[in-house]
Amino acid sequence: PADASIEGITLEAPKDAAHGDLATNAAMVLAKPSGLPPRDLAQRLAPLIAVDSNVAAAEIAGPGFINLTLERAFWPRVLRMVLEQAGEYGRSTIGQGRAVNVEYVSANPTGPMHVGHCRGAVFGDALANLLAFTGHAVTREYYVNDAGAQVDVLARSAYLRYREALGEDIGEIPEGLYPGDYLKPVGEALAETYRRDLLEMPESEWLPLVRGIALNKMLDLIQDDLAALGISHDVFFSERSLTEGHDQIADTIADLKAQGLIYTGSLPPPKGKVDEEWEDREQLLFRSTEFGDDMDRPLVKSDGAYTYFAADMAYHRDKFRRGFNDMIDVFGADHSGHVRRMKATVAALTGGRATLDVKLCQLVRLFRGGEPVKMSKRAGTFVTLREVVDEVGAGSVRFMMLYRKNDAPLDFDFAKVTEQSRDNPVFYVQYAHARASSVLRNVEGVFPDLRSGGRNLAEADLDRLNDDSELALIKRIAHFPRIVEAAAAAHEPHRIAFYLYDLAGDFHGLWNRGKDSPQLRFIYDSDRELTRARLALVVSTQRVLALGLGILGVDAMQELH
RNA sequence: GGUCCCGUAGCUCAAGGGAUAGAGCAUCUGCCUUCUAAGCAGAGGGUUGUAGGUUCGAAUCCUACCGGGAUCGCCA
Repeated sequence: PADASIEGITLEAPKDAAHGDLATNAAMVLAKPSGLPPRDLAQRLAPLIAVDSNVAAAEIAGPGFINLTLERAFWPRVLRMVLEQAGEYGRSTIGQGRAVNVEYVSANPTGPMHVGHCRGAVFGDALANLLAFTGHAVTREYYVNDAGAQVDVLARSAYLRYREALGEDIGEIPEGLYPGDYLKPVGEALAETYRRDLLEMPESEWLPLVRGIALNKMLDLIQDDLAALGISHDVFFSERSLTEGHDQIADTIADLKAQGLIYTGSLPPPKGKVDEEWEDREQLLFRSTEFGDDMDRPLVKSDGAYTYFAADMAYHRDKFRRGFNDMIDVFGADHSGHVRRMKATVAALTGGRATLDVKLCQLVRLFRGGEPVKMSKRAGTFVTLREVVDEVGAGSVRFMMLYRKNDAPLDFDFAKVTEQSRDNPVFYVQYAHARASSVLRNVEGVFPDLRSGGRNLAEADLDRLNDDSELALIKRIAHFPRIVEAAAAAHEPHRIAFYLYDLAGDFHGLWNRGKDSPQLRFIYDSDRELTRARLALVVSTQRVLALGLGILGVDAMQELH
């Protein structure tokens, strides 16, 4: 019927290759509106689809699927495209240049990054890469929590190190201050800049000075750690800047008040948990329950200062005012309670014109040869991000952090990620890329003129790639653009990692077939043209591996050692 | 007690509402011993936590339970 909706109709590659190259559910979806049984409708649709010159067969199967088999001649064109588009293959314009703000890491600037920050950092960065690759105008942002009590603690800790640097014996670091050695250089820098001047001042005077310097030093430290992972942000947004000069938090509250979403009241104590300290108190509240939150949220603390949440509201309002209609926050799982209220905030402050997706990264558990690595902040035995990167390399860390859905917990084993076997996906994928490079190196001894690769390979007689394993590999390569778009749309970079593992598997499989059947080897010394066609396949595979690894931020190696 | 996340093969995990739920490891059976080092081919293994519901069709969406984790005004 002319007015039937096409919503829900898909055309996609079936999981099972026996169901053809593409399949559509159109007949099943349209059965009801057309008043025909699905298979009958399929009978009428299939011949219409088969008219397309790329379609070799349109068959009806199962409950009413129409399975399409493409002409064999279609597949070589995929390789030609990969070779001609080079680094552009798989790039998409679905983002249409929309400005997307990805906020990730945002670790408190009170010390070096520890391993717990690692997953969110890598996830956010890869997601940003993925969105950039699909035509979004991405801004990578770090929210610097430089306004809370923890940065005053940082300043006091640094002040102690300053006194130490001036020769004083400070003894044990008192409970409640940061004990780490990383503050010693800050103390020394303070001593160099201020000599003994700070000793003469009351805390109210030295604290802002020390805080500013300590904060900058800590941010330097964090940026170094991130750089070791290949991460750099475009914007470091200061929480403190929200109230310096002009009070944006007050503006935000005023906005919401105008909508009747702010009131003064008291919250019920948590149920099921006895809290002796609880006292009933009137406070300024945001009516987040209007948006599905289970409790309204306080904006002002008992000492009169804004809550962290109030600042975060103003921060998201600021993002929207900077032109971001799409925002993504990457949080650790311990911030899950924050999600509802932030979504409520964005909905209220933007009148529903902006989207906020919050990606929660679950915990990473560290292992060494199957044994859990014990960590304790108090004992100072927690593992820093830098230690992990130094031990196994940035590429391995990144790949492993992405070889899992963000909302599932992840086990990271130091021994496993350096193992050279199929069981280690990082190695398996990188080895495929290195193997492709080795083919190109080796061809030089047989057909020196084929070494150059690239464009002239696109002119090879690609129809000669007609072994099933070769075709399977070409089809996998053909899927790449769709995988990229789906991963971007779902904000799920792990799909790229899994795809690369499958692609590497196909490539290794084809390679191994050359063991039993020498005529299937990439370099076939009695047939130059066949070798040329196969090099086109090898180079295409290598390109797609490199593109995918590029999105994940993992180096593609020419050889492994 | 409330809220959020998770529950899929012995283990670790995949799977845009699609067809017979897939990989790796482990197990079992063959093969390979340098031809392209970091092996190969094949097999077995499942009531997708339980019970309902929505749908032509559910691991996927909804409801209620069970189990594990996170979190619960003034920390960030």
